[in-house]
Amino acid sequence: MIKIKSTTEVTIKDIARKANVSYATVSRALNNKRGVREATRAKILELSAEMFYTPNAIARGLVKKQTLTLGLIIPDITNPFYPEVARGIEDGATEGGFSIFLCNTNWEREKEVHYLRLLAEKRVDGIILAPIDNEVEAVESSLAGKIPVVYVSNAPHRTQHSFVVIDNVLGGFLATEHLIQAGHRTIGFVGSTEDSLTIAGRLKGYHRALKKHGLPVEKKYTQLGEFKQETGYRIVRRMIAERDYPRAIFAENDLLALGILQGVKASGLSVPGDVAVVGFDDIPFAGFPEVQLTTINQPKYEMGRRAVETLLEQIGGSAGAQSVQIRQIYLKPKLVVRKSSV
Amino acid sequence: MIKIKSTTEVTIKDIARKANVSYATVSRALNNKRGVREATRAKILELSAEMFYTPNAIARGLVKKQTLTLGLIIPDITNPFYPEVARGIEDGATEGGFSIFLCNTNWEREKEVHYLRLLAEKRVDGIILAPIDNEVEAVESSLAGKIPVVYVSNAPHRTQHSFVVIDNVLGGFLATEHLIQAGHRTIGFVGSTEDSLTIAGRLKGYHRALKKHGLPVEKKYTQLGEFKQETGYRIVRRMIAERDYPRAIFAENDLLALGILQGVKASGLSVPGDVAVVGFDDIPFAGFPEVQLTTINQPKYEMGRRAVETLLEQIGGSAGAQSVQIRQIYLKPKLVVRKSSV
DNA sequence: CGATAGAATGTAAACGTTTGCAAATATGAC
DNA sequence: GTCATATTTGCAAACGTTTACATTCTATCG
Repeated sequence: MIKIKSTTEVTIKDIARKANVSYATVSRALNNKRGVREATRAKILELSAEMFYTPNAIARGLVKKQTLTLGLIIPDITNPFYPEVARGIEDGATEGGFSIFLCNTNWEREKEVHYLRLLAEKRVDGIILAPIDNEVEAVESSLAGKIPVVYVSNAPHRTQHSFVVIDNVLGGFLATEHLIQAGHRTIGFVGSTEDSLTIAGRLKGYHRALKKHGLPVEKKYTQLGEFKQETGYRIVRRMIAERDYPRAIFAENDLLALGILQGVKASGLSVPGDVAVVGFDDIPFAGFPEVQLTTINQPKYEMGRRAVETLLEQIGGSAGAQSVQIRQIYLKPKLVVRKSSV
Repeated sequence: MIKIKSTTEVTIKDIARKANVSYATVSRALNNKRGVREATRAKILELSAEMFYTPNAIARGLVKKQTLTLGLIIPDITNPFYPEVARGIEDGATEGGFSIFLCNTNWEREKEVHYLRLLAEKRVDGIILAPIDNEVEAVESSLAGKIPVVYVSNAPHRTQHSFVVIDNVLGGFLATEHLIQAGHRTIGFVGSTEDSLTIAGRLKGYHRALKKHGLPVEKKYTQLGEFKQETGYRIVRRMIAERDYPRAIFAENDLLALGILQGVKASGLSVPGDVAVVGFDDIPFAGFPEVQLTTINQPKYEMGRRAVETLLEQIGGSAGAQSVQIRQIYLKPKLVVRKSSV
């Protein structure tokens, strides 16, 4: 009686049988290990093509304790900031032979924690994390040093892990100084919320520039709201309506800046004639002919790439004996001058 | 002499040892299988928490031949069309307990094929594919019916697989009829290239609307170029310069439409006064106050969700005995009227 | 021709689970 | 207390690889 396997996948053993060798030899041949006769190797390769053999990465992962897989946790791929970062990460990962799991936390803490656990179960070799805020004790404890992590875009204060972020202080400084050099003496700051991960640095840069050029910090010209376009619109309209507004505004991010542009125009004033505006991030639409927003560019793609590179280095390092090198990288922001400021 | 495992992960066996049961029992307890005494289960759960046990999904995948993982292959997450689709897919997958691998082909054929093989090796349970064009013999053969696939956004002609796409003919029809009803008699079409996956349907809808309302199809008003903004700009500027241009234009997609908007304005004419414009896709910036492009909305998020749902159904089905149900879904496009057309 | 080094191949254990089947134990009816 | 039955547990194989070690082959040298 002949035994028929129903819909089983073709394995290394099947090849071995046809080739009249042990399956260890097949494994060696397929992985280009030395110590297998050229004739044997050729035959095995031929057979494996012929039989449509597809290596089983799961089985391999089990014994090698390496999955060649990374996790990417971001708040929301739909937010125009992240696709480029993700792209840089994917490109870098692919070059290094890694695949990536995409996880959207939707800015929810539980999801962040959930995904960390999930990725740990899937035995990813490393994680790139764009955290939703500073509260990471749950996060950091949840991975408990078992698996390498690199923060990207934002990093919690005094973390022990590597990260790749933008130099927010410098960015804020550049934006503000640009407005000063354009001749403005009253410069406002419009931000999202106090616990935003980016506000502190950008505000600090703003203050620093004012101080350097001997301008006063006017409390009334620093206004916060939420992280959305509407906030910018609302704040600037109110200021203008109250007839006490700065002639230039540095916004914490491009979305707020866009709201400001609209608010100024809706109030019957012009940009940059009556109010100059500078944003932060340089998300894609900032450069559109209809928008032309002066802003601080974040090298998003590069940020992603550097993050994977750092992570892969970490992974490679943790395999060897030498201790892992922590890297905390601040990328340089660049001022991009468009029509909204000059 | 005591044997010390160095940095081995804690496994089901370790728990079994501490709990004084066989590891089969631990497995059953952790998976909430019936047939384990409540006291035993409680003890095991407690121990596993205490020891920071993390189930190994790789090992599980090997025996269950199920990874709870899907592959998502798209051209470029950086293209504003895809993030929403991807988000819909991720949300749906997560709800179903699946994770997704993100793969960007960068519009390159070899990468598409490469990723298909890779995903097969990783033993994903299914694949969602936004193909770069119609040439899919390589693709379809490469997976050879081994693993369920659902096309999203675009599907090759006469494929045997399931897909979720937009009804391009209807979309083209709606766009064109809208312009006709706004009173226009000369309506042009600006498209990308002939082998674009979407052009045929949209052009057909355009023709259909013209015919229905008794308008002639003027060859000279149908112009093609490439899939980028500049094309729209260039084409419309030339037409206007030659003093022979339609009073309304339906563009194959929003990027072209945006170029057209700019071209019209750069020529000293106004939108929609001199030339009305309708796009297709409704990518995020189309709705911005500065743009206000009338366009045909594709339900991108829903498209993603329907695609995963279809895929998961397929996966579930292929496990059971009943034959798999192929679904070929055309989503309804919606006209979104903004300032560029009325 | 025999010894020997090196290359090629084979053997078997290991990776961490799940699961069919057998064994043991508990439960209940009489 | 005995038996029958149901529940709980254990045993061992299986999933498809990689790899340390043992064995066999081949070629080279004296």
